[in-house]
Amino acid sequence: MTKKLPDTARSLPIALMRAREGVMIPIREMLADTGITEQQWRVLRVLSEHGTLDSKTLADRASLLLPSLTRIATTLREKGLITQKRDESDRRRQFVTITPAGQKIIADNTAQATDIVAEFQRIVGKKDYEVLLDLLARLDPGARN
Amino acid sequence: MTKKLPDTARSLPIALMRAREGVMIPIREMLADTGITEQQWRVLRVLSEHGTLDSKTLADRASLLLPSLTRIATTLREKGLITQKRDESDRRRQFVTITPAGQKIIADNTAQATDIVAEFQRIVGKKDYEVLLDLLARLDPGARN
DNA sequence: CACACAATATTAACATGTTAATATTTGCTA
DNA sequence: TAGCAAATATTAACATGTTAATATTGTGTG
Repeated sequence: MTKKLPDTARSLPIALMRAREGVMIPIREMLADTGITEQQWRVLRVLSEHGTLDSKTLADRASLLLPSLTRIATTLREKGLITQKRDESDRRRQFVTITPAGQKIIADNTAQATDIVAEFQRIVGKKDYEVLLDLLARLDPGARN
Repeated sequence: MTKKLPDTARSLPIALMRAREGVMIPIREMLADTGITEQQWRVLRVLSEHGTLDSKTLADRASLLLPSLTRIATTLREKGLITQKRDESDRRRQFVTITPAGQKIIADNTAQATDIVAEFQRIVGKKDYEVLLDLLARLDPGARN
């Protein structure tokens, strides 16, 4: 009895990818004007939420692997949007801080980002939106109950 | 009245990404032994489902952009897993066909892939699994009702 | 038929994802 | 205390994502 794989149209990984694709379209549109990428935006957002963070925690909160963060941090530093500083009490670690210029990018786009979120809540329905977030959390090994 | 963005933990794009991440871990584990990537696997799966396809349709079904497919097709051709042929009636188009070696990779891994899918259905719950797929479809502009 | 325009595919350039290898610094322990 | 394992971060190598530019072929219209 050979079980078959679901049609790609009904495949969970593909459905997740396509949904994310759909969600990212308006967000990328918004970011195009700022000259920063989706990942750079995430790093700045996390920093504006939590203040100074060490690289590892920052990578975790922004859902980035450390090698990616290393490159992104270099770019953001060159753009003057973050600063980096070694932890003198544990010289393996590095602290990252957002600059005023970085804060400004977040501030200038928060309203539009909020609108985009609201629009997706409307599309899915406010209640189902929460259901969706809960179901998604069940698939996240880092959040699994 | 300044509305705030949701915490990254409650952000839809990030939740989608982390969920996908969680789902892909066992799949990548499976693919590691075959020596092909997640995207290459998707291309082979679509081809084994639909037979010969032109590049554009194939890219669409595998949720890949054409530039990515171009590179992936080159790799798969070099590995002997697909063949390519120009459409003689419309020389702009190209047909892609899976080879027996390609079919074998799908066949050899279908059972394990099916098990992985079943495990996620179990984690989410069979009923909620369907709910999840429907909610995700609402976010996919290519499937939006 | 000439020409503008659309469709298909590739190439280019840059950023990121992913895994493995390599420092560097700490911490623990024999 | 010497030495080995763990933690943090970077580098390397390859594959893919993303957008723009280019090449080629097909289609329609004046």
